[in-house]
Amino acid sequence: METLLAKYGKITPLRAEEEESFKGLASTIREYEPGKTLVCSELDGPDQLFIIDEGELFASMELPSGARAITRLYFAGDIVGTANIPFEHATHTITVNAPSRIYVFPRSKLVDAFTQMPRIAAIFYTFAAMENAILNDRLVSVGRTRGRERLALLIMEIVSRHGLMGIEGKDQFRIGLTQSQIGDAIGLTEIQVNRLMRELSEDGLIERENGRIVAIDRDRLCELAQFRNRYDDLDLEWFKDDLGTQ
Amino acid sequence: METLLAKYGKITPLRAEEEESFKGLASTIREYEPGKTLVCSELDGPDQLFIIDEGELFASMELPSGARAITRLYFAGDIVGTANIPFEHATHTITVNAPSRIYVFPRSKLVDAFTQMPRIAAIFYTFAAMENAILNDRLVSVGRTRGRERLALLIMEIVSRHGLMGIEGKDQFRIGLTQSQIGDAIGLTEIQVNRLMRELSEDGLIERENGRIVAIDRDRLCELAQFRNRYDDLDLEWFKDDLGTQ
DNA sequence: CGAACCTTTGAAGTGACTCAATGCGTGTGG
DNA sequence: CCACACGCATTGAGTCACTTCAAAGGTTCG
Repeated sequence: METLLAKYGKITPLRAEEEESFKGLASTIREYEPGKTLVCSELDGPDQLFIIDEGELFASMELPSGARAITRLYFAGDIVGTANIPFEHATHTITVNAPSRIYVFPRSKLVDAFTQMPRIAAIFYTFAAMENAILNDRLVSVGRTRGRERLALLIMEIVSRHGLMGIEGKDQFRIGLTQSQIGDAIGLTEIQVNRLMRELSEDGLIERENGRIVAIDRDRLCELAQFRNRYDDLDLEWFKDDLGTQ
Repeated sequence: METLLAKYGKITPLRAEEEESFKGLASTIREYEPGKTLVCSELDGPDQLFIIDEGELFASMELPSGARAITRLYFAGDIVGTANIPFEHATHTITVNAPSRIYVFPRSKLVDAFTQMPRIAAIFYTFAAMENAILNDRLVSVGRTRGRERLALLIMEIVSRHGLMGIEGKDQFRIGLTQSQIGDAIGLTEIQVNRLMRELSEDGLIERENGRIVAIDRDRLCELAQFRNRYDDLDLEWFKDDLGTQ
C-alpha cells in the first residue's frame, strides 16, 4: 500500500497508528483492465470510493446527444469518487483507462475513518478541495480560452500530476488518451485536437511519437496555458499537529 | 443564525450540543455591500471560510488577457471558500453581488470542528462534494453544449438553488447577474447572451422585465438544459447516526 | 490478412466573436 | 430641473475558430 500512503505522505505524514487503522478500512484491492466501468452514472449507486495504487482512470458524463465530456483524470494516489459520495445516484461514470490496481473503500467505512481519525477527515477534505481547484481551472480554461491554450493546459495538468507520484523516466510525459478523449476533456472535436497538436508540435512545444506526447518546452506550455501547479501551492499547516487521535 | 442551520438541517439535523458548539466557531458576522471583494486570488491568503446568512456572492478568476470567468454562485446557507482552504494562495476571487450578511469562520477553527464533531467533518465534506458535482455539471455544459443549452442550465441552477432556502415569492426567479456576468459564467460574450435571451424569450421559456429574468416554462428549460437538481438527489444515510460525538 | 481503432487531411458550413454604435435607466452635479 | 455621465442592454455587420461531413492513411492484434 505504498502508493496510497505516498501521496498522503506528501500531503501530511500519517502517524503509525493512523496508517495501521487506515489500512484496515480498505476492504479489498482489485485489478482492472482498460475499458472497465467502475461506476456508471445511470445505473449504479455511488457506494464506493476508490484509491488508485497504480493505473489511470477518468470520470465522464454522456449527454443524450451522444456527446461525452471527460471531467477528471485520476492517477496513482488519487481518491476517486468524491463527488459521488453524498448522492443517491452517481454523478459521473468512472472508467479504467490503463491497467490499474485499485483499493476499494466502502462508503460506510468513511464514517469510521472520520470518527476514529479526524486527520483523515482533513485529508479527505483536502483532496476534495484539490479536485475542486482543478475543476475550477478546467472550467476557466474551457469557458474562456481558445483551443490552443486548453490543449496546453491539459498537457501540463497530466505532466505535473504524473510527476507527483514519481512516475517519471523516459516515458515521463506519455499521455494515455486518444485524441478523441482529449477532445472530450477540453471541449473540442478530435479533428480540432489533431490540428492543434500539429500546431504545438510545429512550434516546438511538444513532440509526438507514436501517439505519445512529449512535453518538450514546459516553460512555454505553462506560459501559454497560464498553468499553475496546485500541488506546489498546498499549505497544510492548519491541521498539521492539532488534530489529535483523541 | 437560523439560515446557517437551515440548509444544514435540511441535510442532516444537528444535535443540540453540536449546534451549540458549531455556533461558537463562527467568530464574527459582518454585512457587505455589492462589489466588495472578500478574497482575492492574487493577494490574499485563504484563511477564512464564509457562511452566507443572506445575500449573494460569486467566485471568479481573471485571466491575463483581461477575460473573467465566474465559476461558482453562492446563496444563503452556502459555505464559501472550500476550495481555497488547503492552499497558500486563494484559487479564486470571491465577490459580493448583493447586500449580504456573512458569518466569518477562521480556518484554524476547522481543526476544532473536525476534532470535536466528526459529523461536522462529514457535513463539510458533503458540501465540498456537492460543489464538486455542480462544477462538474457546469464543465460538461460549457464544454459540450451550445449557448442556448448553457444559458438554460444556468437559469435552472439559479432558480433551483434559490428555491432551496425558501427564497421564493413573486421575485422568485430573479437573476441578480448582468448579461456580462452571465456570459462570464457560461463562457459566452455578453452580446451572445443577449441574443440567446431574446431567443428563449421569444420561444416562451423565459420572460424579462427590467433586467430580471422569470423562468416561465421550467419543464422545457430543464429538458433543454438536461438539468438535474443535485440537492434532490442527496443521500446522507451513510453518516446519519453512526458518527458519535465521542 | 483483414478488422477495428486511431490519426490525419480536405472542404464547406456555422455558432459565436469582434468591432461599432445606439438606446435606455439612474444617479449626480451644475 | 435639466444635462451629463455611467453602466447596462440591444442591434448590425463582418470575421474567425471550430464543427460537420467525408475519406484516406497507419497501427495493432487476432
